[in-house]
Amino acid sequence: MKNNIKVQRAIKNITQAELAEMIQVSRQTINTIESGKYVPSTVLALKIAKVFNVKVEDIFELEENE
Amino acid sequence: MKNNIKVQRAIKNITQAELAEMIQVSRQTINTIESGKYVPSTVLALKIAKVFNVKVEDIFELEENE
DNA sequence: ACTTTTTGTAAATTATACTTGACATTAATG
DNA sequence: CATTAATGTCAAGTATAATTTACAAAAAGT
Repeated sequence: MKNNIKVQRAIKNITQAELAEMIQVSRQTINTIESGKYVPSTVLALKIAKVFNVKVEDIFELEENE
Repeated sequence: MKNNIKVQRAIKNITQAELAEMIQVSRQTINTIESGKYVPSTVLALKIAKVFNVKVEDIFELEENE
């Protein structure tokens, strides 16, 4: 699954640490999600989308094989 | 986290087993997600939303404490 | 009433999300 | 160049998602 959290952060000028604090997770969680190391829960996806005022689909995208 | 999968299924007239097969998970996974027993991954949420031609936010909703 | 389909649930196991702490690397600033 | 901020990554542990098998209960159909 792809995501564009880095771009969304750049638009809002937010660091990984700041985003992490906003949605109450560790900075590493944001870092690993952003780098595609693992797929977040729907709760986190909804919270992240909420922070950026976009839909979940605007941030997370399924790949071909998924 | 709340969800309205049951309603979405009713609209499309799809059983839990059928939905499960469509997105390649077990029927129990659909059942437990639908009954709110656990929160699905974002991959599953995206797939479910795709089946019903709606956004993730149209199916899954954060609660107050989340 | 009987049969079949659908749904609910439980226990055990496996896979993976998430945390914490720590350190290395890179980017930005003085 | 030196310092600080930001990001990348690793390892170990905890929490929880997801699977399988199996059975019970409820709903729907004949």
